[in-house]
Amino acid sequence: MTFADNVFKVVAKIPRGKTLSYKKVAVLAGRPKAYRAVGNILNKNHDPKIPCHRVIRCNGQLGGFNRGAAQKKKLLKQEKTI
DNA sequence: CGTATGACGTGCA
DNA sequence: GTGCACGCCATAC
Repeated sequence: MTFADNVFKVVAKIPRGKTLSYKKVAVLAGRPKAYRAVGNILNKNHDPKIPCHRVIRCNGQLGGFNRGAAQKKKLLKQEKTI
């Protein structure tokens, strides 16, 4: 179980309509100061099973997954309407 | 093994 | 509220 695995696990556990900040994910993953690595890992592991679009900045703004997940914003809205 | 990078966060001006 | 700089961690090369 590596930090990356923990991150994926935590992100995958994010319920629909809910969003977590990179820091929060890092905390849940067990490395409160590794929010940097969280984004790095997710970026290199753009796994479709990982709702990275649910991981946002602590500012409430979307992260850099805009690479092709900009459409996910609509997904978030849809999930919000659960 | 060491260096560089990155989808961040916080502090200060 | 905005902009700049620093610090932190894990991964990739």
